[in-house]
Amino acid sequence: MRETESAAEARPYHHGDLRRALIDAARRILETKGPAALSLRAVAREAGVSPAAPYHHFKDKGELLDAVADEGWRILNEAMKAAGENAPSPRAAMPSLGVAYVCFAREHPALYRVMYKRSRDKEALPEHLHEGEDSAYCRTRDTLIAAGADPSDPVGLELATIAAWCAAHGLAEIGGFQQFAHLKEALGGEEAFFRGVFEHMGVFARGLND
Amino acid sequence: MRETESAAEARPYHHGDLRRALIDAARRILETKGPAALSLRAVAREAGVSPAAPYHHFKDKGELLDAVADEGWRILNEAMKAAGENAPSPRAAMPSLGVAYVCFAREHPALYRVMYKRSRDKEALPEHLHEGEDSAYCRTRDTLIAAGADPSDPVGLELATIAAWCAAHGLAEIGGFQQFAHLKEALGGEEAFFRGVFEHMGVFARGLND
DNA sequence: TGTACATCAGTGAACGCGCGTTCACTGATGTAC
DNA sequence: TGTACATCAGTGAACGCGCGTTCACTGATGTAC
Repeated sequence: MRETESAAEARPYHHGDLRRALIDAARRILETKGPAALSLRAVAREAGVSPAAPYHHFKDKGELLDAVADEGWRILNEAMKAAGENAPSPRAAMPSLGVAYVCFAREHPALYRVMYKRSRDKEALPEHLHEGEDSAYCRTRDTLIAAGADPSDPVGLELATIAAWCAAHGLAEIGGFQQFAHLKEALGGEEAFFRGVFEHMGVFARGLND
Repeated sequence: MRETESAAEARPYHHGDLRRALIDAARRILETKGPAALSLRAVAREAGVSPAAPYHHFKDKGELLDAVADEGWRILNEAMKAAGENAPSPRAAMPSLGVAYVCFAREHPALYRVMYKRSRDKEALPEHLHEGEDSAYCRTRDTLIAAGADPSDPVGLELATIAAWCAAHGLAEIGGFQQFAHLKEALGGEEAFFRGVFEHMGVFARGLND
């Protein structure tokens, strides 16, 4: 077990980069045991360090969780950026962004839960997610414009961006329910299912069939 | 404090309906202190009963949480039913359903979190929510048809129903973020904001502006 | 280049806490005769 | 109608647990002279 973080050689008294190691340990715990197991003590244990050590790098447990969540948001941001750039056309970019979002959440369910829990507890999204040119929010909005949304209607644009975010978050949390397993099979995989849901978002809002 | 559940007169040794009282106590704790405070001991305390008493009515803490969550789903179901029946037209029913859903979640945020947490932990929605004529899921689907969705495309119909559910859940969890406060003000209230988001769901999916 | 010393980043034991659950118990209720 | 007794629904003390955090400490590092 201890070999995981530093291949067998005896760790020196000073760690080198314990802050980094703690965040990694936290993510490892999330992947293997889920959010309920993510205690400060467990993180210290996983990093092979005493329970008091983390306090030299984080004010308290909350600050560690924030660091973990923040890393999650950055990874998600990267994934969405790549999805947008690789999309074959501006119109295809929107669903691709959504699918990238949902796939991230489904691949890292525990991390995703921590990210959202921290945000909800603060009742605010991380600022770097919502502001700045390179933020996921702005990228979503710009993609909407590139796909044909009216850039002269700022409120409508913002509502549509939020709508997209809601759809992605909703699907991220709901998409794993057993009740939908048959649909994934029928459509040939999770990703196709996600894409299908996104493509039908318009149906219920307008009460129209395509 | 103790007066809350039975106005001052000394409670008899046998409670009468402790099961009911425990669920009510749990909901009171959720409303006032949030999900983090919802321990079995706290519920017993709030109901004015010893920590062991709940075990005569629930196998363990999980079973109590399930009962609380179940009550939440039933209330939500009623709210959506009422919203559907009161809608002025079939086309207006869909957004009304969505708004009713989101308003419920925003009025009972802690209860809503417990409901979803239990579902996610089981990776399944409650059956009575998804099956049966009077279930919220079926009502949503039927409302879609009434609003003009093609009833001869069962997969598309199901995808659209799921899309609606995702949108509602997403907005329920995201709608409270501070970042959107200015929009609520601009649109004249939370409900108008919710409606606006729902109405723009189609925009991002199709990459079109209305 | 060598040494005194301040600073930094760890240790490990301990704190108090609230939790879920179990246990032997007891008071109240209801039923059989 | 009265009584013995089984059953039910509570009590309250105790269990072991893991948690977040603090504390006095110590080993390692780096800097001033």
